[in-house]
Amino acid sequence: MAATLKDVARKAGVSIKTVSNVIHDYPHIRPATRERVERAIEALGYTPNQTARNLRSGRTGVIALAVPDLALSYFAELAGLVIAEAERLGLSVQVEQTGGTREREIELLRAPRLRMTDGLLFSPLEMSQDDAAQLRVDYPLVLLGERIFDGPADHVTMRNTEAARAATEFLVERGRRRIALVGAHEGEVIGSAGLRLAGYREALEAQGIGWDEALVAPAGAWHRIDGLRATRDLIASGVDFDALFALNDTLAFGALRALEEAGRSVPGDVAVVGFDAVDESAFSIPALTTVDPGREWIAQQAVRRIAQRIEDPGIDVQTMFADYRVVARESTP
Amino acid sequence: MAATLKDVARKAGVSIKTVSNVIHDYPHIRPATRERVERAIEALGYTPNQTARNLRSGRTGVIALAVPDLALSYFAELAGLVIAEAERLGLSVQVEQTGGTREREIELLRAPRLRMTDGLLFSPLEMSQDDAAQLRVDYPLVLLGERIFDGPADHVTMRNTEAARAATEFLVERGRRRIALVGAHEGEVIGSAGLRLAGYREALEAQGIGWDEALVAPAGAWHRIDGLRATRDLIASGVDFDALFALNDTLAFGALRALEEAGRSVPGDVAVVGFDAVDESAFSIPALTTVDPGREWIAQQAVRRIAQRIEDPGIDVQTMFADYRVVARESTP
DNA sequence: GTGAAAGCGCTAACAC
DNA sequence: GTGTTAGCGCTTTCAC
Repeated sequence: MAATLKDVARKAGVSIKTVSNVIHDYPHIRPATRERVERAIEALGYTPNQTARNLRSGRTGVIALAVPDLALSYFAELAGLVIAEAERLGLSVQVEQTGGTREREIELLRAPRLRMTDGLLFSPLEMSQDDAAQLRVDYPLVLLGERIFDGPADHVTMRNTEAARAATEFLVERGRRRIALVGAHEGEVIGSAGLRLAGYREALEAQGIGWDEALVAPAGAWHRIDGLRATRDLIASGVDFDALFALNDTLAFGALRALEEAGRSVPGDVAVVGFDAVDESAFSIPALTTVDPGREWIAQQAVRRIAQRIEDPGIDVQTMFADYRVVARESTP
Repeated sequence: MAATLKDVARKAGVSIKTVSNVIHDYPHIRPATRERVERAIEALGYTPNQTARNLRSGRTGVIALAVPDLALSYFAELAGLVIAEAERLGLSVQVEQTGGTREREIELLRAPRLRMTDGLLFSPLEMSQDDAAQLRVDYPLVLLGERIFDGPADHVTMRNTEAARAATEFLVERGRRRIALVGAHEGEVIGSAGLRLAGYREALEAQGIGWDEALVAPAGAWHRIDGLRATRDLIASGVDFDALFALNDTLAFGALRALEEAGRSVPGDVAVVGFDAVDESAFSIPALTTVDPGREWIAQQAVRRIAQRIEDPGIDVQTMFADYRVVARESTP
């Protein structure tokens, strides 16, 4: 089996404390002793047992990241950024998938598999404001996304409503008046869908454009297939529209597809705007105008915040908002 | 701080062994004792310290997965499948990104951050056959991908050359003769690029079609932007081609983009085939004909294999090949 | 400068 | 049925 401190001590003819001192670069060691110990470490191929250190220190150096599904580009890209930032801070990341169901999300918060981590970055998709109390956990927790506000935990999010308003105004400024929306969740008030829908309405009202229920296409999930179906339905309904705001990029890719099928040109007949600025949005045909939600900043702040809270659990709970930006590309005139 | 076994024992007025027995459902406990203990557990909100268990058992229940970058759809989708399968087996997954550089890949194999995991699923992108000796590590290791064969570790991979040959033949059968290839790595013999290029050549030779160096476009990395550039260069070179085989889907998306820019219709002027069958390939415009490499099977086998090896490190080293399948969609006639 | 020993929280062999 | 105790490998206080 693997060599232990004791093995090294025996081989070097010293006590384990001396070996430990060498490993931790304790300054006052006789050079000869140090060398003897180092030779023994080398000879035995000794590496410290991390688990034993964890038990001593009460830390593991691992944080958990819970996202709905890595097959969703937004979360895959977020996870990549989180892992990169965590590595900079000397942390590893255990990734969990909730599948985006409320039950699994709530279950995960108490799952034994988290007991080994120092904290959790949690991005729920289905839990709602009513479930906020579930976030009262006894470990460091940082919330991501826009399902729950004013909860008992740190929160890193973005200004969804303002950003959606900006995206809608971007279309209005380019002369569009009949702006369809794809991806609504009926009855949702907060959550990405609810907040972004509110921004869309605000923009239309501020511009004196009527709000037409027939232009709002619901889509339960936000996969490509959902954007495709919702847009097909919209076209089939016969409603007239000259622009389309998809509540995320993935929906927008499906929508582009449906418009192509129907022979509507983009941006000529229909201007399209997405939301998220996933990598792919720069390479769709046409390249997608979208809202960059500051994903990189979000990942960095979330990791830094949880590191701080691990260090000092007593710090005040905080909500942080990322800056957004409309990225103009070919899908709008 | 968190309650321990000892706290529970004191509260219930029993020894820690009795508490331990209750927790482990040891059958011979007096019902009254059991209930007293359970009440104490409840009252103190006791949960076992997982780190202490790890130290005792020598296991953590965590495996590491190392991929180049989660921003690459193929690896994000693979990671998602690995995590799902691991969960079924009661394992958690710590995800590491190597950035696809040889140095980081080799470094990772000895990184202290792995010392806390029970084993590693490793998908290198740059290490080569010459580095095979680096894979001789003292922990369970399962290799993924096609950079290194006959190494000292288990290996789950696919029949790249055969699959690329099938993809090329698929184009030939549909009447194409001037088949460009995008994504070659010069001088590479094994590795995804080398093996797939070999399949392309085999197919052309078997069909009695000449091999034209001018049709082979290199691309160092395999991002969309690389496919875009390589295809632009190909078009600019003036070489004539009626089909394009991209060595992965991401390159193919870039290629579709370049063809669109150049006014070449797909599949009319140019038929396009990709490789990987990432989710997005079903929703590009046009939908991409591609090779499904059996990613789901690969993820399952890899996780099961490492679980077996953790259980019994003595089992023989094994290489497993996934089945592939050409998925016909709109980018080919 | 170096060593002895306690203890992190748990499991399990062994006693009673 | 239940209790005692010896570790798992490490860090750290306190002697010497």
